[in-house]
Amino acid sequence: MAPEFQTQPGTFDVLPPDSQRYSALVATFADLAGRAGFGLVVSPMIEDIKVFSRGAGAESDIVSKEMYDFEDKGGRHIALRPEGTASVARAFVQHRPPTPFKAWYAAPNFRYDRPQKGRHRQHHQIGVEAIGTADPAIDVEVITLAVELYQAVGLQQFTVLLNTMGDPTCRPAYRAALLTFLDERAGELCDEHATHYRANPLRVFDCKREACSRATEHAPRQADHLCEACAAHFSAVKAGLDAVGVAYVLDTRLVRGFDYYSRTTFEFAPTTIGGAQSALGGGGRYDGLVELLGGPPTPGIGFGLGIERILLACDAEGTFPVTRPALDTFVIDTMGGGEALTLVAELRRAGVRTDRAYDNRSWNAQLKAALRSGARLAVVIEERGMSVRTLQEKGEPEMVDRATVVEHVRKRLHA
RNA sequence: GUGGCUAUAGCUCAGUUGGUUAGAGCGCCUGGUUGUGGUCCAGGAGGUCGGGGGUUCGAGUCCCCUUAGCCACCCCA
Repeated sequence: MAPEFQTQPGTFDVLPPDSQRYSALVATFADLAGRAGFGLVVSPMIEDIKVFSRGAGAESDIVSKEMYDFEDKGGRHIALRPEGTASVARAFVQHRPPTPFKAWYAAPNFRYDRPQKGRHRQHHQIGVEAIGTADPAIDVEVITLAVELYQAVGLQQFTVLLNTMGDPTCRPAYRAALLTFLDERAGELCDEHATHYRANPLRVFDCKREACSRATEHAPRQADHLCEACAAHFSAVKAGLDAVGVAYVLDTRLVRGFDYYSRTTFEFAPTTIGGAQSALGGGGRYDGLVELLGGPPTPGIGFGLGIERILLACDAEGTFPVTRPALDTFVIDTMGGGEALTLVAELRRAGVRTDRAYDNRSWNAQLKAALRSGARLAVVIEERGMSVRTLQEKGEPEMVDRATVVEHVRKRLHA
């Protein structure tokens, strides 16, 4: 009974009509990003695994346990893309386009993780990367773009969380201060972090266990230990967001999962109650990544937004419903279907959205299909001739000539 | 990687302390309808009850294993 072949764990099919929301969401994002000067980048789903491991950091969960990787027939160590930024940064290094390089993408990402609500092994992200400028104005622009996308699909209940992670000038000193603080309180951390916090002390801020939250409540924060340049940058970003009217909440505990982040970091959190895996998207500045991947020192910033997460949030808010693209006409042919074959082609060439029934089915069956299709008009081919009639409400059939039926239909549709 | 719950028709689900030939609604197909409006009526197709093993005279039902799904932890989008 269960089919022999089914989707792999953590993967899924999206069928009509639900798939309409996917295409509509991407189209909306393409429009907004294009309006802001971002161009589409299409990059491979596979890369040398080091493209991802070098930037994200060996300590990150994604690299240490969630990568889909394999050796190809040429002996190359390949990984399926777990996140979008590294691929675009690699493309930047490879092609060296003029800066600022403003790119958007919509692509699948793969992470070998245990599936649950809002988390799949193949999920889809839309995102942007802006590489080649450290101007805080681009930080503002990028964050604003994400907010505009959410608003465009009708989301209201979300918060922009904002933080800064400093840069190589000020982070070492801060890191040392944090370690000193944690050393004194190691016993108060949760079991996992009590022994592992030294590897990446910032991760304790990410821990949601009560013990870690309490122990780090008064821990030193990066935002209070910024060098002059980072402080100025952060101030400019905040002022810019204020100026364009984007509301945000400072969250000094906000730490992002990849090592390559620096300075501005942000996350979009829904305020509707939902599953635990609900972050709508996140991103930040990664001023060292391009250099790590072999390019010149180049600043960059971007975000990734989870398509599935956005749609879940839309469900929670009752917005962005599935819409069926309405058909204009439905052709019913009870004379064998030969006439329908050519008429359908003519109507479609004339720009009329047209469907039909197949298999020479009964009048009733074809009429039912026509009604279900949502088409406005039916074109009926039967022994007594050809007629056009309304489908949405009752109306008298109007006899038409085969030669003029297309023109007739177009007039009716535009009336 | 860890834990909890679940698995019966395409979908949503019933199925009694283990007992005859497996049930409903929806959907689908045909007919009523050489016909005309989503209604209604009648009929039909569709199941090795996720898979394997065990207990039993007898298992959809009880036990074990396995696979998958959902939810949660960890972490992330």
